[in-house]
Amino acid sequence: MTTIRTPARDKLLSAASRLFYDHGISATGIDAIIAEAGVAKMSLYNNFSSKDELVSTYIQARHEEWLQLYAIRLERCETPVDRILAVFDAYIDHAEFAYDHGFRGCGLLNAAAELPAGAPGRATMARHKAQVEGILRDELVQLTSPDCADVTAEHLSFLLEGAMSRAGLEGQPDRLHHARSLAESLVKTL
Amino acid sequence: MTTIRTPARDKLLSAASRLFYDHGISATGIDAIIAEAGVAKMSLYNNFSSKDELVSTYIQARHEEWLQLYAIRLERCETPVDRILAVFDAYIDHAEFAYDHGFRGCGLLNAAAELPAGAPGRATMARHKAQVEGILRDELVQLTSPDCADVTAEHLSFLLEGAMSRAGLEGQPDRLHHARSLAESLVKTL
DNA sequence: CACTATGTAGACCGATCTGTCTATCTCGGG
DNA sequence: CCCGAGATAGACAGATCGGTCTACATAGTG
Repeated sequence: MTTIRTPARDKLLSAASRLFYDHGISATGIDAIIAEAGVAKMSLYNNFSSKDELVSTYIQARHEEWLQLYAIRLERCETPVDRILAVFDAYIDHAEFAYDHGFRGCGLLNAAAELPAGAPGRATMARHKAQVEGILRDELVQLTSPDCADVTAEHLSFLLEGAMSRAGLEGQPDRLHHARSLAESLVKTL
Repeated sequence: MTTIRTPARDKLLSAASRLFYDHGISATGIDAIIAEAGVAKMSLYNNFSSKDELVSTYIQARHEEWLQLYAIRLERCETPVDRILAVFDAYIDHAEFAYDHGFRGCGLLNAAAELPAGAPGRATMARHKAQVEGILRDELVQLTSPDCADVTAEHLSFLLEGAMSRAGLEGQPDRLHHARSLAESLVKTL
C-alpha cells in the first residue's frame, strides 16, 4: 500500500493554523481558509464536519506541536535543570518560529480568549497548561522536596505564561529570555 | 444647567463591557449589545461612530477600571511592600468581581487576542501592562537597587500575568492568591 | 478498462453581520 | 406652551457568514 494519503486535509490544517494564529478564530472565515490552502470548499467539508471541528483539530495540533518542540529540546538534556530550562527553550522556539509573520503570544491562550466561560475547549487549554506544569514538577522532585517542587513548578509556570503574554503583546520574544534567566537562577538555588 | 447628561451612552458601555468580557468581542453583535442595554440601535450610532469605536472605548474603560481598583486598595497602604501587594490584591478583586458570571481572565488580554499583529489596540494593552510593571518598579526602588528593582518588577509582572492566565483558564482565582504569596516572600527577602 | 476515492469550481441557501434611514415619541428649558 | 434634543422601534441595505449541492476532473487499483 503505497498510498500517499490525502494532502488536502493537511493543506487545510496548516492554512487554518496560520490564519487562526495570525487573525484569530472567529475573524477567520471558511473562504479565507480554503483560499489560503488552495483547495475547494467541499474538500474542507469532506475532511471536517464543520468549522468547529476544524478549530478543535487546530487546538489539538497546537498542543502536540509544542510537545514535539519540547521533545526535540529534550534530546540534548542531561540533568533535571537542563530539562526544566528546555521547557523555556521550547517556548522561545515557538515564539521565534512565529516571529517573522507576526508573533502574537500563545496560540492556545489566544484561542481560549474567544471561547465562552463554560466551553469544553477552555478545559482543554487548562489541561495543556497543567501538563506543562506537571513536566516541571516531575523534574523538580529530583532536586528538592515534593512540597517545594509543587510550589516551584507553579512559580515557573507563572513565569512562562506571564512572559509569553508580555512577549506576545510586545511582538518580540525578549521577555521569554528574561523569564528563562529568572528560572535558571531560581532553580539553581534549590 | 442641571442636565442629567445622556444615560444611553453609559448603558451601552456597561452592557458592551459585560458581553465583550463574557463572550469575546467579535462574537458579540451590535444587536446583542443594544438588547442588553435596553436601547435603540440609533442610540448606539449617535454615541459611537462604529462598533470599533465602542470597542476602543471599552478597552480604555477597562484600563481605567483597574487603575480605580488599585487606587482603592492603595488607600489602606503604608509601606512599599503593602503597595506592591496591593497590585496583586487589585487583580484578585477584578477576578472575584467577575467570578459569579464566569471568570475568563484579563479582559484586556482577551481583547488583544482578537486583534491582528500590528493593530494599535495591541500597543495600548502593552502600555497598560508596562504601566503596571512601572508601578511595581517605583515601589521596589525604595527597597533595593535600581537594577534589582527592574529585574524584580519584571519578575512580579510575570507572576501577575501568568497567574491571571492560569486562573482564567481554570475559572477560579486560586492561582492569583498563590501568586500573591510568591510575591510576598520574594519581596520580603530584599 | 472500469471502478472508486478524492478533489475541483462555483452556484446557491438562509442566517446574521454592521450600519443607515425614517417616522414617531418624550421631556426639560426658555 | 412650544421647541428642539435625544430616544425609540423597526424596516432596510449590502456584505459576509457557515454550509449544501451538483457536475465534472483526476488518479491509483483491481
